[in-house]
Amino acid sequence: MPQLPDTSREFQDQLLEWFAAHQRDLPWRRTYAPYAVWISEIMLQQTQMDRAVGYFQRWMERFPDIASVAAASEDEILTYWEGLGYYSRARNIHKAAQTLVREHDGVFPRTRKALLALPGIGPYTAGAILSIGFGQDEPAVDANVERILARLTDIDTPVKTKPAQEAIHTAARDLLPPGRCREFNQALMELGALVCRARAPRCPNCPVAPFCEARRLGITDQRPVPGKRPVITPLEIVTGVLVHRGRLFIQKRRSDSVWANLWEFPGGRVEPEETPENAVVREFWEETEFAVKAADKITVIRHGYTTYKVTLHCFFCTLENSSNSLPEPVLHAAQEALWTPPDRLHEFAFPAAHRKLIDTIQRDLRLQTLLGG
DNA sequence: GACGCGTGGCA
DNA sequence: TTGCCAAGCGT
Repeated sequence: MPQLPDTSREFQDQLLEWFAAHQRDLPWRRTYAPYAVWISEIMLQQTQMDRAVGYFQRWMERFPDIASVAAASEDEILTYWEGLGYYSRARNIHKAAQTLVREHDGVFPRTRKALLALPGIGPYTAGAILSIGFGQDEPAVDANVERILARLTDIDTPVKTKPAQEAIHTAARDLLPPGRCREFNQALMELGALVCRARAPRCPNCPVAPFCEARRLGITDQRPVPGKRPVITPLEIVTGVLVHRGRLFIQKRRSDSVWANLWEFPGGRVEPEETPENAVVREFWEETEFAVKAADKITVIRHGYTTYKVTLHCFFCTLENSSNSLPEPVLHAAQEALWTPPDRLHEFAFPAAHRKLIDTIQRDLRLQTLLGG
């Protein structure tokens, strides 16, 4: 292992000088208020920076402080998260805000232990709030920092294994410049995003290249050593937009499933030997006890989530037995349901594929026909 | 420690 | 089109 601590002062100065010159102008780098740091850090988990910026700005306009989050409904919180994915992040922000109001006078605690007790705040986010928000001398090790340190010190075991993690966390703590950790931790992550990238690293532009062991050995592209990749499973799914008396039927997903507490159109898997049309009729009956017929195919949407790649067949549906009223479902797959006018669909948070479907049908003349007839 | 949890960009 | 990713956390 190279002796990083011996040269750490020079390393810190080079990195901090680079950060001062090259850091991006981001909305959460204005005041470093702990609340803004928190929201930005949660949004940035597993999310590309460019995507998070717009969400952050809309969020801050509607929820300027912890109290406004705590007072809002979870449904509204989720609409501000719609499209970002990993929705437990939003649900945990809501829960944590309520805990902060109830137990911490509505402000963030300043200790790692107290932060880790809040839902959605793990080791990385706690370190980020302490260092970036409060200016404390705490490490904040994310995938960028892991990658940089795996290259700098040539870690030859998969980064997620215990020995690699121990080496990384030791190095991260040893490198911290007292009093300058707010800038230093951000500088490491910024370096990972702009220079020491996972693919196509820009070593000639790197301010700390002289310290890099993987660079010296010419094996930068072999570090970090990746872990195993999960198998991606193809899925055939159907969903049905049931239209009756000018309204659309939507249901709220259960809280223990993927897309927990988001709204959706009913649907499910196409079984072997089953047509998509038959599947949507069967799924409607199983989930709502509505007898429907598949009226018209709207579109096919392809999208991925976690370890699945989905082909989603989308249909307009109508009730088999016409009724003058809006019938009540018997729910078997959802916690709640309602009939909404199409112009109020924006008030509910949908998974991305269903939001794409909504965008399609709102530009679809057949919907106007169904609503008019 | 492994897995579940979303989404869109990019080569 | 496909196969990686991108500032993790909870269980």
